[in-house]
Amino acid sequence: MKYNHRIIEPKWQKRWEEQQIFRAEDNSDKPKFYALVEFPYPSGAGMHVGHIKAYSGLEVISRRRRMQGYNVLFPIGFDSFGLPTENYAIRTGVHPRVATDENIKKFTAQLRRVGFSFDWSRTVDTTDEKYYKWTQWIFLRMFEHGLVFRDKALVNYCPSCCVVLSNEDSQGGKCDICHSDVVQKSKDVWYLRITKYADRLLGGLERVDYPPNIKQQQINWIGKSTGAFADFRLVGTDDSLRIYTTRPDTMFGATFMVIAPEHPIIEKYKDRIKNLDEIYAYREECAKKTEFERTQLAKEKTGVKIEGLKAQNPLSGRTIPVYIADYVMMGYGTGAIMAVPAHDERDYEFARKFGIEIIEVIKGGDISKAPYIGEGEMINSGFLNGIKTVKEAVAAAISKLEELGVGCGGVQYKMKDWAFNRQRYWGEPIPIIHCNKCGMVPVPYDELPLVLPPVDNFEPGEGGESPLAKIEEFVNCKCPRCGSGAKRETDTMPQWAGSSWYFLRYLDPDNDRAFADPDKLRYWLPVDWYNGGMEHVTRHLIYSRFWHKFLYDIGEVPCDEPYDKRTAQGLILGPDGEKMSKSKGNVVDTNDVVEEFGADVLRLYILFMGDYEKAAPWSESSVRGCKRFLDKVAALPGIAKGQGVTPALDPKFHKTIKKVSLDIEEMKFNTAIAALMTLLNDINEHGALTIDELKIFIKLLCPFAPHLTEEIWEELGGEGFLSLAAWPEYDEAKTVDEQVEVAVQINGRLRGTVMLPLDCPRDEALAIARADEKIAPMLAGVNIVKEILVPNRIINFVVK
RNA sequence: GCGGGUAUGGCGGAAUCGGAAGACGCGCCGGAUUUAGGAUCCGGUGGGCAACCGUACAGGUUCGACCCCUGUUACCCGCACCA
Repeated sequence: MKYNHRIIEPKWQKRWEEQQIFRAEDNSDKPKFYALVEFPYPSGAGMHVGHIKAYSGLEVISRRRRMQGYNVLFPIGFDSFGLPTENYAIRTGVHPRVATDENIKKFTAQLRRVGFSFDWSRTVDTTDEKYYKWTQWIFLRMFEHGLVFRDKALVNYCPSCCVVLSNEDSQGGKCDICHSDVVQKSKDVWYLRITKYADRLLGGLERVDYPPNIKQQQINWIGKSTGAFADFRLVGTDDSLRIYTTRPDTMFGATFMVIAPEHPIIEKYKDRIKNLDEIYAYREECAKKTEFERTQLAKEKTGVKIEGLKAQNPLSGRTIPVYIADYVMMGYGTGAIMAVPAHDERDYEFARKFGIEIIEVIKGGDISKAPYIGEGEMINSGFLNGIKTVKEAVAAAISKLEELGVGCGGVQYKMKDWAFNRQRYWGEPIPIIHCNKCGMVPVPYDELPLVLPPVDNFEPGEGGESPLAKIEEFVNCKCPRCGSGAKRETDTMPQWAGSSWYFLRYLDPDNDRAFADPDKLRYWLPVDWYNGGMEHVTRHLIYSRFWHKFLYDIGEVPCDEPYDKRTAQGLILGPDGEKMSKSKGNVVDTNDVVEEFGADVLRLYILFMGDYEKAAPWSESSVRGCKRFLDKVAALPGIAKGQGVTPALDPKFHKTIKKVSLDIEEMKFNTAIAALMTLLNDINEHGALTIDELKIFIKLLCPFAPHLTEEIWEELGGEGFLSLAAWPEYDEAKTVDEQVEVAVQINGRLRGTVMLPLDCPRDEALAIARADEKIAPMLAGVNIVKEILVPNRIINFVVK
């Protein structure tokens, strides 16, 4: 067969599209399978091979599922709101809407050229007002249920992008988009109360099939710790300072307290503080530091003693000094700690530097040299003395605190509420109206979508105001509640909003009465298999689980967890082994590969290059190897004749069907393809195969190389589309050989091999091995101490 | 620092349960074909002349270890003064 990918690939793409063969049915007797891939951000740079890898895994699985008789939903869409497009607009003056439409067109063309079996009738675009109407709708439902609040807060602010960032977007003190240093700034911030769902986001992980590393990352991100709150009375006042600790058992060893530089107690008692100037100076110094410097560079403990404030330890009754120091963060716990230098490294370091007393309360270490963190008998601790385990001592301390009414057991999370606004144009407008009389009033549901007004200038305002604030006709409005003059919120939602629920919209993308029809939600949910990148494991994945759980709580979706199973593909590195990036010039463009080698080769190589879940460098010569393989496949019809099976090849076919079937399920695509290559080599060695066998071969290859295999199928006179033909079955009995080659070892060293019938009885097998012409001389005159037989595998003689 | 992971030929990577290490592909070497190059086809390819030696390093368990145990090193990812 003549194999010209430039002709056959467009031919089959056109036929699939005309016949709509990858369209999912909303009601079907077949079992359903919902495969989800992370929809792309349509950037101006176009698609690189990494995108293709991200979709290829579930592409193969979806194609196999269809051949297995499933009703498969494999949708695609575009996550189009976001900064790169807006920055492009600022630079060039091209409206984000125009740029987005162009980029979507470009991405669509590229995806179609690769021949993905997406259901193109369900495409969504998060920037389409018919889509973001429902993003706003969900936001308002959250508002209604008290999950949205506004607060003045110190926020992560990127001075370059002029935008407020969530903790997730400013990891390491760098802006996730432009990588400049993030500074702290006081701003009005919209929050989503994700912390209310912290425990359920944690608990839900036990019921889903995610790889352990993904679960661990989410667990770390949520960061639950259990401990206790305790109130330390401020001497000479009726007030007390509340602390959080995971080690209430060590409270008798607390010899000082530390509060965060921003702690409000300073302002409250500034009249009592004698060294206020010193403290203000310290606080200012801290504010200048970025979060990054504060956490990474400031290894040396710094701080100032607050003269004039003393606190009383609620259990020991001891009066202790209070320090201000930046090793305590306002954002975690209560912003105040009790310091137990004998049993905490940071407190130990601080106490040493400031000459504060260190009291040992757990036996087992040498506190003159280092803090002791381990278990041991409690000492110097009043009613706790003699207790030998941390667990018991913690419980005893907490019940005492509760009895005295000065504390209680409690939990803390590292996860913070989700800062949900950006001072940017290219996002969903937050549908809230500020009225002087009524306060924050939601835009009525029947006025949704609240459409982004057209603007000419996309530059953020001074101090990071949204460009929307400059548009009077947008800002000025009537309060929906009292009718008086009011102002619209001008901030927009963050990029993560639209992607938090897109998998629901695929189920009913054109619905204008609901985000999706309940029957369709019931039919398709949950997502059976979700694949995406590791970089989205702590952000998008947690956010979307949170939204889904909320929708479940208000009865809008039928299940609590959106994704049954999650996997993550590894990166494709550049040919130089480095992460692909424009600046390094090592980006491989999909169009170039499709043009030169064809979509089938591209798809095949991407899955053959290595473990799907691991990173691997691109190699053009290896791409050629895949091309060679498909060329050889294209030649098979030339040697195929007759029907039925070829006895010499039949067991190999059964083995290959089994291996390919099982490997695909485990995403071991590389070994599945290797098995097909091996089978091809066997066929060519034999020199012939039957038409029936060739049909099996191309069915197995179809999910990987659908265009070529469809072409061969047509040439063979196959009925309908190969893409919808039945997946081959194998006979387990035929996957095992009747004769097996068994290795013979002497003292664990390979000395020869013997051919044995399958499951040969022990005595017979050993006798044959002993009599083997190579083995027999080596056993002559030695003493056989032990004979080991692993059936069908190995024989080992232990001799002396 | 804490948590997770990885380490196998010149390269990407294989190896159900502890049972013949290096499947498959690339590259390389030799040959055929070709005016030549490319492409294609055939053969070879962990190291060593050999006995043997080889899965990051040092030990251990075992008839037998890439696989299990102890220790070490290097690299990658995530979190990071989380009280």
